[in-house]
Amino acid sequence: MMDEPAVERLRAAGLRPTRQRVQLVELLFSDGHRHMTAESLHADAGAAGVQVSLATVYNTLHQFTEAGILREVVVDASRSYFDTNTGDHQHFFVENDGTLIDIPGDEIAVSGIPTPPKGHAVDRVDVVVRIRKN
Amino acid sequence: MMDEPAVERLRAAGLRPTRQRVQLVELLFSDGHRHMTAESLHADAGAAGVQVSLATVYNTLHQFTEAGILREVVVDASRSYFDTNTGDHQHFFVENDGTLIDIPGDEIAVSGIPTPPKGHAVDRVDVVVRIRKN
DNA sequence: TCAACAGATTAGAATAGTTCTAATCCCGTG
DNA sequence: CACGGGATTAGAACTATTCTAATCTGTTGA
Repeated sequence: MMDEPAVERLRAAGLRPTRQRVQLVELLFSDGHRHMTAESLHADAGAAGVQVSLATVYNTLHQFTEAGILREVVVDASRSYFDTNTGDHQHFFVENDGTLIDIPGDEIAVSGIPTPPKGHAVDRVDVVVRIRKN
Repeated sequence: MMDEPAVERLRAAGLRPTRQRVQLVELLFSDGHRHMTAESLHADAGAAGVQVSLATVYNTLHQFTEAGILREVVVDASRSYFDTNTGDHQHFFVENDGTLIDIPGDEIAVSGIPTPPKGHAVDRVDVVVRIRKN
């Protein structure tokens, strides 16, 4: 009756706890927050002995994002990043090596956002501080 | 001796004023600021009777960005946007239709950006206010 | 328990946006 | 005005992502 946490989390998100999803949740949420791309997660999964296809990694990333247990971070036009931290925060993006670093939401603040055009509502405010190694 | 403005602008940017580049500059900078993708610019050029290949549009967008007369805006993981406004400003991004709207730089402000990790310098701070039609 | 079905997974094909290649073209110098 | 090197081009190639259609697996209900 008492499911393990990964299964719980999937059930709570309305997702059927399949082997692949359970293992990906364990990989993603067992040790602090992570940033990843589909490719990097697929590689990490393989390295951790989790057998899952790239297609499923893509499906899962989108389902998790949809379900609110992951957040997509748009910083690079050439690929999608995901973040296990779905709370209020922003990012440094190291342009040299494509790395993300969290900025806590209580440190950074955006003021003076104009009222959106009539009939539009603000969905989210993203701040990306682009930095580079020198 | 007195070149037309488009040619001037290209010379100033250190770019050889070829037919395609001159015509693209005229299209881009003759009537207020514009937001575009490579595909949309290629289509607009065609509609304006400017004969230019898609490859050249891509080359030109990158060269102009490099030269500082265009700015790239990263809002969508699936394609690149460019903006003729290179001054200090931010954007609304209408998620429904992939449209950009400028937010003047003197209206919006970001405070509390932490010091970047040692050996890194801030390149730019981008704010994207994601909105959706309701 | 287990049959059966809906949903999930998969390999590989397909697609979209972008970059590359190598041939041709054309701007600016002499 | 010839020439050389950068610019342009069509189309191939590439990369990240999505789609397809076949197979598999959780879950439900008898």
